Amino acid sequence: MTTAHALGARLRHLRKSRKLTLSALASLSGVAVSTISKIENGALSPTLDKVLRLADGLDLSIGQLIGEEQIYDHKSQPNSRLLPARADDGIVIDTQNYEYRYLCAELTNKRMVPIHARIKASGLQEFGPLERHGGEEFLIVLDGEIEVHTEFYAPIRLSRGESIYLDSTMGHAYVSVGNQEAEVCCICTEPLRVAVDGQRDHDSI
Amino acid sequence: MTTAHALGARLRHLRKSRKLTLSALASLSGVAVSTISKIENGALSPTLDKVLRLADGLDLSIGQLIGEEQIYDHKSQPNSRLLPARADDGIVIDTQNYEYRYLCAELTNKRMVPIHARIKASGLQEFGPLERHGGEEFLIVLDGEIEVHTEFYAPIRLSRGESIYLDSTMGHAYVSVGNQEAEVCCICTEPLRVAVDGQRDHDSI
DNA sequence: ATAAAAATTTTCGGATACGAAAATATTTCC
DNA sequence: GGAAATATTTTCGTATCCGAAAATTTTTAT
Repeated sequence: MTTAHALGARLRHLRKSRKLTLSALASLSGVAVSTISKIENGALSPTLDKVLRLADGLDLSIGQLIGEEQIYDHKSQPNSRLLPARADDGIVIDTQNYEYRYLCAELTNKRMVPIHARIKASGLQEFGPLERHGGEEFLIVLDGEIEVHTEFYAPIRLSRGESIYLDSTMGHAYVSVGNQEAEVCCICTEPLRVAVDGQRDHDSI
Repeated sequence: MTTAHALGARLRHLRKSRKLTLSALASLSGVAVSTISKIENGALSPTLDKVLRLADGLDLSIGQLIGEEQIYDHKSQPNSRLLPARADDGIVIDTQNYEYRYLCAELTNKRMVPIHARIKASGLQEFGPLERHGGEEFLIVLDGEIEVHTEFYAPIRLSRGESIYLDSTMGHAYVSVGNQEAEVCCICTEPLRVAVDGQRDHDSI
């Protein structure tokens, strides 16, 4: 089993963070006050029916209520329906290996995180240890030529127009070939971990 | 409520599609045969505890068992950990408006669908009705200049290196500007709707 | 077609979830 | 601080979930 069910504590937290009383949640969900109280105190293991009603009342999916599934802000739709990224839009982040530019950053709640990057490092020793993070990523070379180093595969060379898809939890590094800096566009699926009330969670990335 | 719980039917389908007998699932999940039988026949509304055990036995999240959440093949990890797309890899699909090339198509279970496209249409009337589908998409112009037409916004021009992020459920069309064909890379988050047993569903895209 | 085996449903007693109302605890307001 | 109001927990009777074993249905094998 995934979690050693702390459903009680979880439910109480979700209810309180919304400033709901037991009776308020009771009328929202159609579950009796006494029953909710017992569930929160772990005094009983509820039927699916009640859990679904509670999830519904809290406007969550059952996975979110149980804690198996991330809770995103809303119905996970982008905040606006569209946003173009112009030539030099976006915040530039400069690191040892890359010069990042997050594209369409003003658009929140995206399911993908597009990034424009210039690849500075040109050797693996210059790069340092491989990077790894959650999700998956797709990268396409816009200019120059790069070499993709990963934890489990031999290095792969990609030139302009070529692309690669990889599991980001595997260690990976992009370095440019030759002394010309390469330009790439990388799209990540990143678990954003935004809490219910809009504030970031403690253990967020 | 989302679904008018057909959990019974759903559970039976999931069990049968895995060629499990009641007792097989019983030993996988730790729920009694008789209980599973009753749940499948809608003769009782199970406790959360039992539902979680069944989900666990079937190797699904509760949302997936209940039917609130899409079921992907496995733990939604790409089938291989990495796949590069070379210059002319991939199946080409030719339509009125675009010439598609699905990138890294051999890699299944991806959370993103990267596509290379040449934009043929150069006017909205030539394009026809706007397209719409599930999810979101990010597009970057690799060559040429395009115009993005959407249901709710004024047309937007993008030239080489510029990009756009949009909600794919909104009607949209990409047309090239001038008579030069434009080249773009588009990444979609597409609900792939792959059924449990690996076969595509009827209503898949 | 018939018997044996396997799978599913039903039965039934014990365990437990559920809700209304009572009892207790906490907060609010003077 | 104390009374009233509000919120939570406990009590207790009823309804229902649950599992072992029995009864039934379906499948397999000859």
